[in-house]
Amino acid sequence: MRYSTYFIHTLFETPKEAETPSHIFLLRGCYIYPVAAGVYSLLPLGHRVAEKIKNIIRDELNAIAGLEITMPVLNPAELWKKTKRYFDIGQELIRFKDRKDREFVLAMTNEETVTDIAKHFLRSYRDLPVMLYHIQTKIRDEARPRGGLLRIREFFMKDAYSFHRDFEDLDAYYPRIFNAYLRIFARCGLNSIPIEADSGIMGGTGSHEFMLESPNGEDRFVVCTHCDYRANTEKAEGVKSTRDESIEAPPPREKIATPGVKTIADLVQCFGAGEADFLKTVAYDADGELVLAVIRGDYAISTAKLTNHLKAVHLDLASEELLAARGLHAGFLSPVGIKGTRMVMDTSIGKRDLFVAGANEIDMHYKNVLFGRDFEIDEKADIAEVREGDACLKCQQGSLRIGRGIELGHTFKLGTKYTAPDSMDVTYLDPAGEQKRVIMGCYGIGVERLMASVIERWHDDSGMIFPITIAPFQVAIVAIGKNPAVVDAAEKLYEQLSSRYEVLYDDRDESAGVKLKDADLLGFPIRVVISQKLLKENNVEMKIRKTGEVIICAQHALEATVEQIAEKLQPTLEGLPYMAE
RNA sequence: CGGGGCGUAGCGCAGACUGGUUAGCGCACCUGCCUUGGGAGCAGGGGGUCGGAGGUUCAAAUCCUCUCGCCCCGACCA
Repeated sequence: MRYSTYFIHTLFETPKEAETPSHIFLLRGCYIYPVAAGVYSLLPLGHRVAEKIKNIIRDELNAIAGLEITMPVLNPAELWKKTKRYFDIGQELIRFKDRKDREFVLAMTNEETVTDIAKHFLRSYRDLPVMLYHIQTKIRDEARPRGGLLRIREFFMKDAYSFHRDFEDLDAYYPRIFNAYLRIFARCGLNSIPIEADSGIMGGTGSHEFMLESPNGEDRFVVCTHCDYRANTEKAEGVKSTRDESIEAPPPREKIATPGVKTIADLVQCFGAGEADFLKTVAYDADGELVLAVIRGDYAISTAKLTNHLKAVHLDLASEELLAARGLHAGFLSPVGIKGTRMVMDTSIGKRDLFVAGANEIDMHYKNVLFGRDFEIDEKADIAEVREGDACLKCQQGSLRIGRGIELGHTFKLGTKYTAPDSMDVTYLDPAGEQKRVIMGCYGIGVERLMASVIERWHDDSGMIFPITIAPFQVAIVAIGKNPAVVDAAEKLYEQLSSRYEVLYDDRDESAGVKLKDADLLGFPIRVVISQKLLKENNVEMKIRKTGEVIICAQHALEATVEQIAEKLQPTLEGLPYMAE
């Protein structure tokens, strides 16, 4: 491809809306163009990268018997009502009516349509297992798009769905998709970290997120310093030390006036004690029901864990009205004396810990509150946010470090969420002629986010550094000067290399500086330079973008050298944290 | 949805506080000359409803009200 006839308009200055490296360079390099908040066009360079990523995904999924299909974005609302997602999902799901007043939604994933296909066609155990996937536009009205391509409202997602005879078969299949994911990210040049993810009802090893550790990521996960425990903070659990003070004769509960003292920080100041000496009670509105969550003062409540524990669809802080209806007051809440209200207690509270707690009366607290004596709660669960430095629950030896990362992909053992009788009701006949329920898994990867993540990982001050597997062009040729001999030689090299590689030949009448800077910005893995000086010795120069290494070689040896370098730049698939198949 | 910031040429900015010629600068773009190893030089040129609406005024990019858009932090995120 000749630069002069291609579509590249690089920017010297950074558009002010861009802050993260991938966003800055994608805009400056003319890979993308914004259309609206969180909506982008992919320009020729960006399009090429996206297509290459898609092809890697296809390659790996086809290798594990995945079958590519295409399902529509436009879905009848009826289908989404069957699975109840129509009601469970908030405003991210775009709903509208067609000209005949029929309700539609814009699919944000395709569980409904794919399960409908499964229900229609899969009848016998002989039809299972099967994995169907597609790479299709997804539309989500995100509350806050951010970071350029990192979180957008319309994007390509590869979503795959597998159907199985039973859980054993799903368990047997799962490592194949897990390992394919590791290979996909590795082939894109990324070292992904699989972490245990919040899997709602499934539990166990039912769900993994594949993270790229990055300061610009919006997810948090824990990593054990000692063992291989890695988990999303929404699920991660650390060891909690209950104090269990050995009090022979616990002092009696005592009421104390605490005017205006509402938060744990206020209490710490007022009582001159540590955060762990207080009982924190937070009131939630769980699908309309008032729930009190009780935790030790030095922990924060994880709304994700609490939501899962309660199996709630929507969880919000309780409104003043909801509290007032029970005669309760935020800031002075406690489980002491509460009856007829659902309460959940975190495992951080020990049987023998003395606490300061609210008195459920404005401006009043209790001292010396003891679980089992001053209040009772049957429902005990881990609802605490894990903390940096907490001991690892799995190995009991390491401590937990909290990392920030970008979620590249998600694998999920769905089970019967969509095939259940109260959902889409999908069954098959087993060899004995018995009707059995189909078991499902689903697996997703966001294409644009993956592209942006690669740049987050691979860039320097000058620009992007694409892995050779997904670079829009593997080789850039820069001719310096207009000397006919140089131009002639460059044309020849271009022709020669084009037969085996994707080459961008910078044939513009631009100064050397401009061309070299552009080649750096755009991130081509191998740069070939031809100039008068080099030509005199019958040489050409090659520079490896990733390492900065410069190689001068004889013109006739160019092709062989490029091949050598290209080979060296291939990512390795050895040593990934594969799951045993 | 809460908090903060910004809207003037394709991009980056000045002008606004203190209203007043024809709204300016750099980059990019077009023409010509010249130049070619790290974002050259000279000369000429095109491009603006100052985000939008309403108001104040003899006069509004500038002051007031409303509104729309974009970015960042947080909440939220099948």
